[in-house]
Amino acid sequence: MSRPEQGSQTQSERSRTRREQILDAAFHAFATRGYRDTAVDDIAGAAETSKGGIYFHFPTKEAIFRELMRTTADKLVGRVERAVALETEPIGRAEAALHTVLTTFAGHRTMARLLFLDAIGAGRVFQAETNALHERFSRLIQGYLDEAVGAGVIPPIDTRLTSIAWFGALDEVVARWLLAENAGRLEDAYPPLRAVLLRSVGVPESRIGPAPLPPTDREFPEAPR
Amino acid sequence: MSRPEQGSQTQSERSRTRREQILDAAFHAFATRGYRDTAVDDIAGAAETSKGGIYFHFPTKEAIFRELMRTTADKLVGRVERAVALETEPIGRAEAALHTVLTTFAGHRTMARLLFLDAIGAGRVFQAETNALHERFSRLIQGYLDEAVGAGVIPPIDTRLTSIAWFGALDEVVARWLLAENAGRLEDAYPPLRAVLLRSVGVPESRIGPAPLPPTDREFPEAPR
DNA sequence: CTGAACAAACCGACCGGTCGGGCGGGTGGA
DNA sequence: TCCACCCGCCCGACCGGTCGGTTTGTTCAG
Repeated sequence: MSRPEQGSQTQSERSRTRREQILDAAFHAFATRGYRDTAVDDIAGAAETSKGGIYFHFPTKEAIFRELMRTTADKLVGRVERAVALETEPIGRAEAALHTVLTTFAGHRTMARLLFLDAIGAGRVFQAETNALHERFSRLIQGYLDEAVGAGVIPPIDTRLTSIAWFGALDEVVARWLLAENAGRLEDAYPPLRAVLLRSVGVPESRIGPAPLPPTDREFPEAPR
Repeated sequence: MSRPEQGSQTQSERSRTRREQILDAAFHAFATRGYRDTAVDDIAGAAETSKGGIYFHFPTKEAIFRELMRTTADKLVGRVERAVALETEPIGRAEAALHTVLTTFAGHRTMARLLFLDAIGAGRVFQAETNALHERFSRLIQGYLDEAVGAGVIPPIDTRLTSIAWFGALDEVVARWLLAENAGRLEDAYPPLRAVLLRSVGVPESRIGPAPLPPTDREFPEAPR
């Protein structure tokens, strides 16, 4: 009898397992130390393999990073689109998208770090990759905004620039949360952020609802002066 | 007698000159290639001196970067505060601040790159420095928003989160402009961005004005699909 | 002649990627 | 059933290059 844990694996299974070990280790390493401050040897160590082993499965360090960015973004976009599909009315869709992103990140800080913060450390590699990511999300948002404009729920506006602004706002809120050591709960940022964004596109105050919360002040972490 | 260009300089004058040559060269290099992709030798070459010369004036590469970030941010904040001081009414102040940032960056792309984009390449160094920068601008904005709330021109809102969102939106718009190779004029982003931001804090539509522009569509560069 | 202001060679650490080799399990032939 | 061979998978030493920072020597103004 072979050991039940990983003994009963055909070679190709073992290979796939190993590949994902590497991906996991790289994901964590990139998310915590950034791309450039992560040596391939670090990943190898964390994945309990060796540099040679890594270079058997991946052609280059950059390839690992790219694959991670892609699949991670796919996961998030998938979540968002699934949540959005449950809503019918345009504004509700936007709300769902926003809420999904915030709650997902709240539960997966590392994912947030990789997607929204790994700017730090990657050189030109990151430039292109991140640009594509921002573009992708921006377009996603723009789609919902266009939909809302088309449905007449909000006035005609410059949806291109507005979607950029929305993404920027979201990105910054997440980034601040990531960088604040005494971070509160990211979900708490949803009500006020939702209000600000909806207002920004002319959603009537009645639709937004009453004072988002008793203005408790500082539902967001204080900054270190 | 002595060469007119730089011969008639006392030693300390020469030193200051050299120091600024280095700063200039570093500024340009950091802004174009990023922090980590800029070698000290590169700066030395551009400043027409040598590495030894640089390390006489600065203790470390990081120190150069820090000084540049600080002084550059100071310049921008100074401009903004001067422009804001000319306005009396809170909303006008916010408009002035926004407009100043956009026009300044429009004329000084390098400055924009250093402040808003040099994320790319700096490691932990940048982390702290950039965080401080974002915090600084965010606080600046929050001040104006609080002022507006106090004056009763806009409803009471979460000014902390709103200021973060505002800065994020601004940052993203500038970043996209910087990364777009076929970039249009950054100033063109002012009218729609102004409208979005003002609306987002509940400024009445009448104060914002009529359709920001004949919706010309794409006053912002199209993205490379 | 003395010390500020450099120049240039140098050092040591790091790091991405390569390469020759080893191991172990699947496979085919007897 | 058994054994020899092969190949996918992996290891780790090594290479070439880069780069921040240091050291040593030189120049020139005061």
